[in-house]
Amino acid sequence: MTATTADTEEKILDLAEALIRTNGYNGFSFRDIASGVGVKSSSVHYYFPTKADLGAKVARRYTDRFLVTLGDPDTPAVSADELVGKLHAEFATALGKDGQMCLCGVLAAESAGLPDAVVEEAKSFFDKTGDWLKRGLKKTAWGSAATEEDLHKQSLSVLAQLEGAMLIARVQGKPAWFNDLKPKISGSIA
Amino acid sequence: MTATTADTEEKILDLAEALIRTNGYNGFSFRDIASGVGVKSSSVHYYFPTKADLGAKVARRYTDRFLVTLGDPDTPAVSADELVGKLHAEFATALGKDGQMCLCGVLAAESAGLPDAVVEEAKSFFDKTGDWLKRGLKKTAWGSAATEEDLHKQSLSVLAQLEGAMLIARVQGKPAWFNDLKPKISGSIA
DNA sequence: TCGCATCTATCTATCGGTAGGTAGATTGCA
DNA sequence: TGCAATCTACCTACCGATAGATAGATGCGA
Repeated sequence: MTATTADTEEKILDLAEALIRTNGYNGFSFRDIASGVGVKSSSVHYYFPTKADLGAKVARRYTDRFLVTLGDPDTPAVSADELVGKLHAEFATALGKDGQMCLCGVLAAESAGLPDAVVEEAKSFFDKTGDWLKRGLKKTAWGSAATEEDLHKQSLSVLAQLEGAMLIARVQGKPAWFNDLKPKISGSIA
Repeated sequence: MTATTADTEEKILDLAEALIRTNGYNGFSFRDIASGVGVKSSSVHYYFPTKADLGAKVARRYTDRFLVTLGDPDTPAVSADELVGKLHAEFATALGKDGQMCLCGVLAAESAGLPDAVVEEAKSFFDKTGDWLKRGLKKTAWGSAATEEDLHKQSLSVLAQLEGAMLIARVQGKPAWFNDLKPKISGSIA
């Protein structure tokens, strides 16, 4: 069981993700990563030539993993509440365990000053996650009667509420409040 | 009409606020402020000894101004929609004009890595703004029947939705979507 | 022995912050 | 009223630390 390349690269990604979710993209350095992983900062550059590279790859991996965990939105007999509940649960776990924000929520907050490649990945997270919810909602009793436009707006709106609630819950030191939050679809948005 | 002290100090606060709202607390430097205002960085330290000082004062001024603009929530005959609309409008203006986030939303996103004094001010923003909405809601038909606890949760929940929506609207480059968003109170949260 | 992974060593740029000085306005007192 | 003391609002010059990034040597397993 010797340490392989993949181990180091993954450790770097893991730590970078944790640091961004806690402190933001501008709140960590290559030296933080290096000392945390147990290598020199030049070794971090070996895997990720620039900070933008690292940031973009962290975001892409995060999004991919997030969608895999969410699963297929088209499975039959899923209610709107269940769909939203899945999203909520995924966020709640990270927030409760380590006080970690959604990675792409943090990136969005700093977005104007970030490298383009990183912003693109953050954008993509909201596109894809919004689309996941939209596809799921379409199969529900509520969604079958809604326009494409309404489904889109509803989905982003639910995402918005969850992102904002994480922000507030964390700065207020009240993760329990986020846990109790149950966004509902129908009637919540005009 | 000579330049007075207040001019420089206010210019510093103005620019610091704009930079934080765009790039985050870790996304600006004393030199950015200095060159933007037209003084040397040491002169910025003259007014604000440390970056934490500057950040905390920017946040406090932002909160105070925000609440003044919101006005008295206890004025008679204000509906829940009107109250939420006021909040929404205040955020929409800044987002539409310069793509600026809520200052304290940005700070909340970075909060784990910020100086205590800055985090305290950000926290205070959500306390005070949440309280403003709660006090207003209590006077409405909906609020008069609600428990104190429900009023509190509802208020924070509305704030959360607006904060999250700003994040998403900006990173997606769609301020218009935020403008169209109309959070409603009743039934939105379980 | 090839070459991947990691190191040492270092670079340039910038960070927040400090030391010490100064022109000019203001104040207090003889 | 005159003038010395003090204050305001900056400045130049610099500090140690740290940022992201690079070149080239080394170790070590296949």
